[in-house]
Amino acid sequence: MPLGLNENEIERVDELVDKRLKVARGETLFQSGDKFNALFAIRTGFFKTHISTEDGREQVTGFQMAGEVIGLDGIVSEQHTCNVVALEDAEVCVMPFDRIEELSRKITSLQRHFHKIMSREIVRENGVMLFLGSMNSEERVAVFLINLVKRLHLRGFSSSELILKMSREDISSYLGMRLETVGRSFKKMIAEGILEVNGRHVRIINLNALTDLTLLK
Amino acid sequence: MPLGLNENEIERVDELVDKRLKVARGETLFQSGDKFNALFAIRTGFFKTHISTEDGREQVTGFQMAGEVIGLDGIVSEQHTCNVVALEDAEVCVMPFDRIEELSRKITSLQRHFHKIMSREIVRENGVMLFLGSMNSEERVAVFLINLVKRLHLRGFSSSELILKMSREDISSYLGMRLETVGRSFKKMIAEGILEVNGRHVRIINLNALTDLTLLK
DNA sequence: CGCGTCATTGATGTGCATCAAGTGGTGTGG
DNA sequence: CCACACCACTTGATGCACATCAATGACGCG
Repeated sequence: MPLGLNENEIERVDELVDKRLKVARGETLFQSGDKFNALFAIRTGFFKTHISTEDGREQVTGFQMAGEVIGLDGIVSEQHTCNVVALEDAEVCVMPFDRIEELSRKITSLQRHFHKIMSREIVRENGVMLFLGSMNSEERVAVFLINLVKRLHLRGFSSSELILKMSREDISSYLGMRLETVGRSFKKMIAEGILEVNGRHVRIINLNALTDLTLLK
Repeated sequence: MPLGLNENEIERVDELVDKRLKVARGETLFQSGDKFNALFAIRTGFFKTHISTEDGREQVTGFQMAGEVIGLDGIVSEQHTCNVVALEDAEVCVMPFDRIEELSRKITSLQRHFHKIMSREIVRENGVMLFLGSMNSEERVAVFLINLVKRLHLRGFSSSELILKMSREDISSYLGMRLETVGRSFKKMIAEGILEVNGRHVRIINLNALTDLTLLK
């Protein structure tokens, strides 16, 4: 957690963490209906969140990586409303919510930090609504890749190369399209010399062109 | 604000409100890029929030009514990222964010309440992602109407009749479709005896059938 | 190695966008 | 007070982007 805290405060933030939890690839961290007690900060690994309705519909709502926080959906009704699955072996910090609230009453900067995390999630979802509501398939794929590589770059990874931890199906659900269409969008971008794709290995050859794809011409 | 507070605490919550603000129909409460200082609780009236990109794309991200809170998007970067427009003459309570944080350090139940408001917004947006990503046009319209009438009913209005404060265009943007398609969905539901529609006046004849439309058959 | 999962590719169908014209209600000014 | 313009909405005709269906290919892993 990157904060503006002094030494003493950092120690106290450690109090937030009840324990660490390992989640193996494919395992569920929590699911819809589970009682909400804690938020989870990802130490390592990669997750997807998705919601499912009684009638069998599924929608992937996001992909989360190290440093991001999961579980915010559970606060409102003290019960989770989405499912979280590890897409690779992962480790999370369990932060009991009572403790978060207690400590953020004492440490102003922590309080502010936590509020920003929630707000960031709201803004992120606004962005998802934007592409789901008003972009064609190729634009969606471009937005998706750019966002992913940007976040990975912030974590010290390459800004032009990435390994997709999720399946085409997960991507397509997140982007509101069919997996075949995701594949064909890739194909088109490859033909245009924008990408190289090998299974889940993606290399961005021309980031500018990719960015241009997200823009209305 | 419906809280679990004692008398004394309720008085202190009044401290949250700096002032009231009237917003005339068509006016903008705040827009993307504006400095964030405060949240706004709607006392009366009806708003839409939307985001716009540099390239001219627009997406309506929500409709808000009395008792709901606007401005949560601004917390993360101390700057708003969406636009809020009154769809009818409205009045809001301006709650400086500093004061919210300060007071929620002192009043536990207020703190919890505020966190729930943010979490509720996250869950709401998850629901929007669901229908944007995985429902056809008729299902979207059905979800939209049911949600709207339910919220109005909670506020003492009819559970079967409503006046749409927003245009077909606003609806269509929110639902990720074209205004013509919204109209045609209405038409179909009218033909099936589910709705009566007269301009912006909508009467739900058969709520069960409308609900069924939102379900995968 | 062999099976199952995941991805690619092609052929066909369709839901919704797009384009275009028409309707009705409302406000304005001559 | 009517004529006109304007706006929000409706209705119809057409086309296309993407879904759907189906078959094959390529891993990755047990």
